[in-house]
Amino acid sequence: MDRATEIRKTAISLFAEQGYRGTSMKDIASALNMRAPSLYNHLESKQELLREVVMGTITRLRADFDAATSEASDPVDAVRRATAVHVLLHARHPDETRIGNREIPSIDEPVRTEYLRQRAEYSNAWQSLVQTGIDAGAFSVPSPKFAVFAILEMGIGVANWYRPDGELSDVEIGAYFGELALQMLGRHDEGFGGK
Amino acid sequence: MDRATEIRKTAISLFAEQGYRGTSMKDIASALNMRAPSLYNHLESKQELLREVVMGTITRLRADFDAATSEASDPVDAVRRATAVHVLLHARHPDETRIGNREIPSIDEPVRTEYLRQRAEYSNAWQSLVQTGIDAGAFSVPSPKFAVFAILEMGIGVANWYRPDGELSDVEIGAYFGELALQMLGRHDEGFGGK
DNA sequence: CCTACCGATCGGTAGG
DNA sequence: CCTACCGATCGGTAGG
Repeated sequence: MDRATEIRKTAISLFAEQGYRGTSMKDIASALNMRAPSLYNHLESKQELLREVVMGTITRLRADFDAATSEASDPVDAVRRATAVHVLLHARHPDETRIGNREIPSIDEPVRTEYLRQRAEYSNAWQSLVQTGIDAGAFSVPSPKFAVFAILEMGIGVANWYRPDGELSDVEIGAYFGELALQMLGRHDEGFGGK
Repeated sequence: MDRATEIRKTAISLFAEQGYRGTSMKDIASALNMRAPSLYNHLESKQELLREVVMGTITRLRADFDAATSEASDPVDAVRRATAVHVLLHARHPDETRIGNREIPSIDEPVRTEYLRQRAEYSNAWQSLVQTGIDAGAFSVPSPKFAVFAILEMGIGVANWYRPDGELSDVEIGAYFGELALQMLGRHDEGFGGK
């Protein structure tokens, strides 16, 4: 692993643990037995490190969603797969996703606005997916908008409590939460979008 | 409203918007047309403001839980009520709850450890409540521990999207999420804890 | 409630 | 990759 990558890994770990503003360039350098000014041979600014983390994570989340839903055979399957990849990203990259959720005020403009726009697009894609399922008669839910918020937030929360040595693996939690999501959407019996 | 209260309200609003470390004492003072040193006539330190917010919020959350569950007639009713008060606190105090969830790294020791201990106790009380329901035959759930995490996190998330002018009121969302929680726990039909 | 001020720390640059 | 250093900002104190 080259130095630039080591620096980024260390920064992500420290930002997640101490917060972006609670982590100094000296902290990052010390963890690598370097001096702070030497870091600048590998990066432009501290803010660049944050930007790479948050934009990389939202890009990955949206790509995973698109891949998962395009493989699906029907809305029920699509929700199951989308929930699973949403949960998996948060279980496997808890530091990155926590930074993306907690450090919004630390992102400088214009990146912050762009980041929030991408998050809104992700949320909108979920709303559309569920609406498609409702139109197809696959779901029955009093408030689809709030049900989607609930599904997304419960998946985001996985980053706060998932432990690799816990009783369920990340894949099992993804599958389990997929079923919970379908319950919350009032999935009709067979799950083939027909009824 | 006296000055000390105004300062605390302003601080909560700014901490939620800009982060604790992204908010200077000068920012708080400027919002009140004061100079930063004058704030110290009404408080001991910036950290005191953070401590009051996070400890006050977790204390309130635990008290609401205790009140809600002690009024309940059976485990199903208890979960419904506990979910409602959990959601209500997050909908009505989004700034305070967001600070409590995002600013953990900014809380100085020994308060941070005490705060995390109280959060763990709240989570444990929820686990016990659900276990009581399982023992009484009221719920059927493959992984009660993860179902409780999911319920709590979906309620915490309400602070991130609830708007008072939205299509459902806070009380309606509390009731709705209470039903979602019972679905997630596999509530048996009549909900009287018997079967 | 103010002005004047302090020591500490910060992100980042110069120059080698 | 280092030392030396810069201007800016921070939380907080002194003294009135």
